[in-house]
Amino acid sequence: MPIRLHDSLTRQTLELKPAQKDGVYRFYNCGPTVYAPAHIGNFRTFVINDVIRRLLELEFPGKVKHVRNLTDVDDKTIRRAQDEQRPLAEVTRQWTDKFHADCAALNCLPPHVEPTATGHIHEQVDMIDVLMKKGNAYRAADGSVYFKVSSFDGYGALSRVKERELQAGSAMKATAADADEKEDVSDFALWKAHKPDDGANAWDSPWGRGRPGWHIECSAMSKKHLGDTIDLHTGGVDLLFPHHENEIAQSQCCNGTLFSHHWYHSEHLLVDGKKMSKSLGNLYTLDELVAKGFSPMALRYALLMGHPRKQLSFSLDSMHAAESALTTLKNFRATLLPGAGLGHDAFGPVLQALHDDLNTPAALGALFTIVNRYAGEVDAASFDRAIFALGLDLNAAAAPQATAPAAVTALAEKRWAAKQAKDFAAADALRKELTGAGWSMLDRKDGYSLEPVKK
RNA sequence: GGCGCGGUAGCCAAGUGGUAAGGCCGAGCUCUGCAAAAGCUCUAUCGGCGGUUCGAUUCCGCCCCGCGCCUCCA
Repeated sequence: MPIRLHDSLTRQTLELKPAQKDGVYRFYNCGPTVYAPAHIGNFRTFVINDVIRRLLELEFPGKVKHVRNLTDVDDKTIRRAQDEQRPLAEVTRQWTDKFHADCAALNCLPPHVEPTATGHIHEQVDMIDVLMKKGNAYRAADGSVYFKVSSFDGYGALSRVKERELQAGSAMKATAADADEKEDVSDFALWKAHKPDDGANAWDSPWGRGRPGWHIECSAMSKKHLGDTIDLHTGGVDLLFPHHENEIAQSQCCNGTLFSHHWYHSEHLLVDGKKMSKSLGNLYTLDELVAKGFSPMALRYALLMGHPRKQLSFSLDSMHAAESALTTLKNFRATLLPGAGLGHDAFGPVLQALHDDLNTPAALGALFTIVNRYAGEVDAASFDRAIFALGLDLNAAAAPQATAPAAVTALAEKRWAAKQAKDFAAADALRKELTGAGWSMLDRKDGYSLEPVKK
């Protein structure tokens, strides 16, 4: 069953298939900047890309090459390192580790290659060198190298911002730090000359000490690990311009060939109706949600509740909804027998929805429709395949078990004894006391468990 | 100002030219000493006004409201 996905460049829904003869599907996904914990908006993009990865794995087994970079040198990482008076590599290592831990908790498959910008300085310099020689770049007075946007006819095709109006309302442009150095405000840095604020974070180049600009890293790493032309390039919508537009310009001018066959951008996660930002104070991290008692898997589910190409409203209600939905799925899974089944792929509609432009909410809808209809009668394999594609780990679904304080445990013991003695009045009174203390007592035939009262 | 997206039940959210998936919450019921779990049932006419059409939530126009991007933010 073909996977169809919207393409940002042509605005059409195109089938995903490897373009090259070796049959390998080349997939590049713009990764995080490692200077702080990624927030859940970042993870929306990474979870969505993980579903793409999973669909590709199912469709082209063993023939998928997924590359996702780590931006480990830029203004933010350097500033963080300088502020903390630590080596850049140490700071980025710390946040890389944290990113990996969060991704694992969200059940995201690791990319096959995870290149870093600092690990590819040479490749970036080489590309810039070619661009200089071809006349697509120039060295400014300050020692920085800029890409000459006017040298690339195709500029603006992706973002459809053909000619930037440089006259009216360009107050922002004038404030750009390097505005005076560039020949044109649209030009962007390929190599940034070293500045005192950068500290020790600089590399040698034919144009003097400095560091690579942001965009060139993806062009260079994509070229090195996937070749001049890739099948799919993805990221959040905010990367559409200028990041991806600039990547296209660099790569195509350098390599002389098409950069990517397919572009895909996922939309923003909204909190309180707005894009998450520090200034608005509406930013969540995975750790913060876990601290509130939610499971990472509930976040993954919540992030899949909306169509990837539409803004999604997130709230703690979403987390509650996701947690409950996961519990239902987990209980349902327990009722399935390996041998049972209707002799067909009952959960096929789930995959169908995902193959139809990654319609995750429709997929979840189909999942529950089938769960409700076929309770217990379907083949576990069909269910598991759908769950795999969505990347839900039902075993990890339960929130971490909280440990009840000794006083609560003692109350629970008393109540259990009262119940065994059929002193129901006492048992009910003790249950109330436990509830007052913030704990729910769940009875089973052979015992009980305690969990925090759900809010 | 330029480019783009969206307004569907209390909340989240699919979808289709022929009278609206699903999840959560809520209500009622069954079961169970109680609670939980499980099961059953119930809850919308799709921002507003026009137009096209036999028929529009779905197509077109206008209006209102909201959101995103516009040089380094997923």
